[in-house]
Amino acid sequence: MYLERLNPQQRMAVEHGTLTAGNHVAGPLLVIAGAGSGKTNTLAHRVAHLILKGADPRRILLMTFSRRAAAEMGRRVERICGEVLGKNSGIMADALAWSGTFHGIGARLLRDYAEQIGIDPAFSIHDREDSADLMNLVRHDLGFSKTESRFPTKGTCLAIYSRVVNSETELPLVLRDAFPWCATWEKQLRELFACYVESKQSQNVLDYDDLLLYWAQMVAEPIIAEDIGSRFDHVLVDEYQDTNRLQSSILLALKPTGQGLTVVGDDAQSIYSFRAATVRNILDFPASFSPAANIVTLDRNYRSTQPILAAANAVIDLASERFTKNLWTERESPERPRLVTVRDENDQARYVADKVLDNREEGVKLKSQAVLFRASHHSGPLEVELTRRNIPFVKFGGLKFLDSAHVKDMLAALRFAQNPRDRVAGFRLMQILPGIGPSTAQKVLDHMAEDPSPVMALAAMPAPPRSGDDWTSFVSTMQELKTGKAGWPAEIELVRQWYEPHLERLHEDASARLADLIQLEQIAGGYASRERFLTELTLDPPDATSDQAGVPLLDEDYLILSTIHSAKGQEWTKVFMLNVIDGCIPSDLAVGTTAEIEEERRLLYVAMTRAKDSLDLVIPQRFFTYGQNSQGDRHVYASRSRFIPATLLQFFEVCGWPQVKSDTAAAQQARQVRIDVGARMRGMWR
DNA sequence: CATCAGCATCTTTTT
DNA sequence: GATGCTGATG
Repeated sequence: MYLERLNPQQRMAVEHGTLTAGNHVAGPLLVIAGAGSGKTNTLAHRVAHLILKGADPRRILLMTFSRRAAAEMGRRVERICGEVLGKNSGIMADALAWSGTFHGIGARLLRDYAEQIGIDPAFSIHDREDSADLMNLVRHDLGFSKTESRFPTKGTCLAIYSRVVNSETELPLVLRDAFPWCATWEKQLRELFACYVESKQSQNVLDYDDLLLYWAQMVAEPIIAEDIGSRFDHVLVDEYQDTNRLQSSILLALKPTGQGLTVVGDDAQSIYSFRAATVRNILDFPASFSPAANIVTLDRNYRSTQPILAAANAVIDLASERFTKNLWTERESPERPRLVTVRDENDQARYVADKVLDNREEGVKLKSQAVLFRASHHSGPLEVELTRRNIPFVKFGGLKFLDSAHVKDMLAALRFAQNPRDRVAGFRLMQILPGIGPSTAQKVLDHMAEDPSPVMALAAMPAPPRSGDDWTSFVSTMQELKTGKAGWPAEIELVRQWYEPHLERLHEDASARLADLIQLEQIAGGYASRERFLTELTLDPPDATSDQAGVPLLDEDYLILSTIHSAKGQEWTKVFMLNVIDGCIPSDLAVGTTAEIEEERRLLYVAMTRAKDSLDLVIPQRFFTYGQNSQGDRHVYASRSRFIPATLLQFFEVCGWPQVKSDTAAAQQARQVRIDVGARMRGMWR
């Protein structure tokens, strides 16, 4: 019986509210689940248990942090139900229909309720860069790009806007607390944001924040809130410590009494405050209801060995504020985590590559090993070393395939076809054509915007002076896409045929880029329609980049490289953490406030608690700084992260690499030899 | 008006 | 090393 596998706390969480007879829906439940305490498993068991007790899977709303997590949850639920129901569990496959991220679920609900809230259901979704581009267009229109002193950049403006929305805080407060250097621009920013919002609306475009904001606005209306809330008997939220106020508003509006509501999280693993996530959500959850929510704490760790856990606990113990208990485990091991000092980043790369191969020799698959780091570019030297040694790897986090210019061009074409009012897409697209720059593009877009049927207006326009044939083929491609005759995914091939000549004209390495476009076409084949493709790609971009083209085959073995943020919720047998030095963790960009430093500490904690059997924290003594050419030698002498002060060294095996060898006789002899190389060089010419 | 070269600035984590 | 802005040139 599946319940017997659980420990008493897990079982309490799973069975909460299901023990009484009848169709009684449980009251609110908060599960505080420490790292490695079987959180995912417990949540999956709870969902399965609800279903087996008669809940309708189509009426369960399950919100996770990423789509990957949602898929994993679905698989587990299915497996557990399968154990009980046997062959009949096939019906389960697609039944858990409402599982996904807040943003993904928001997008679906908004398309469903579009009519009632006065938006066009065919809205397009801007990703962060698109949003920044639109912000930039507005910023230019308002003349903020040439102010006397420098106006904040598009990215900063968007970050401020986003924080105001997600934290439900007034602009002046956000400026004071998070962007003090921009405080003098409050008036202009307000105007900018007002115009930004109007632009989005006139273009029928929603950004990430809108998916939550519109949803929150929608359920602020009690009748709609009641309607949506009643579609779901159970609402479960994972990683609750990383939700922001806007998300908790949505949740409370959906289930005001907390009936059927379960949230799971760990305040010690809150690492998304830069996205306005607040640990208050989880702390204030119980008291948001009356009677207050039940709390179940899972503090038994099943993942790590005791020495690893002891070190991680020691790190988080130094946090200025603690809420949960220390984790405990029964997994004894003589092996303490290592604190390895190496000379520089190159040695760090060699060390990791060596150890990874050693581990594989001992039978630990590459896939069971991971290298974690604070910032995406920290893995640079390691990637070089791995490539040199032919060790396959996949990297999570950081720059994505979708961010490359040529892929964005293709997507812009598809987006523009889908929604001709999308100025960011149109603006980008037209400037691909020779002889068309920003101002021509603006004019064309203005002209299109005035017309009720933009694509017709486009076709009717005279070709801009210097664009000639390229203009005609552009317009005819757009018209053809508009008709939708080609169908999906044939359309994307159409776009590629149009784009190829431009690709060759604009880029030296056209053939390498073409390979990416072919790959994009393959990805596109997996989606039902253009609209679905664009939406899902924006909300759930493929998050791994690898050294090989394409996603590696499932049976291939590869090493995992990941930012700590992207490693959330995962575990590996052997974990290496790069650059455990001050300046990297804590990042020197995040030492402004105590709160920021505390979050960096939690980051290290999250990284350490990913390890099952072995953990290596690597400390390069020399760390190259950025902003110099490739031959540059600007570096800093780094010191061990402040989160591991001397008092914690007892938890680690402290060592250096490479091991210092005593000099051999030959080496000593070699050191005695003196030659004048300069003289020999001169001698070559005389 | 488009395009390109040159110079300054900033550099994290992500739905 | 990318991005944003400026000024020269076609």
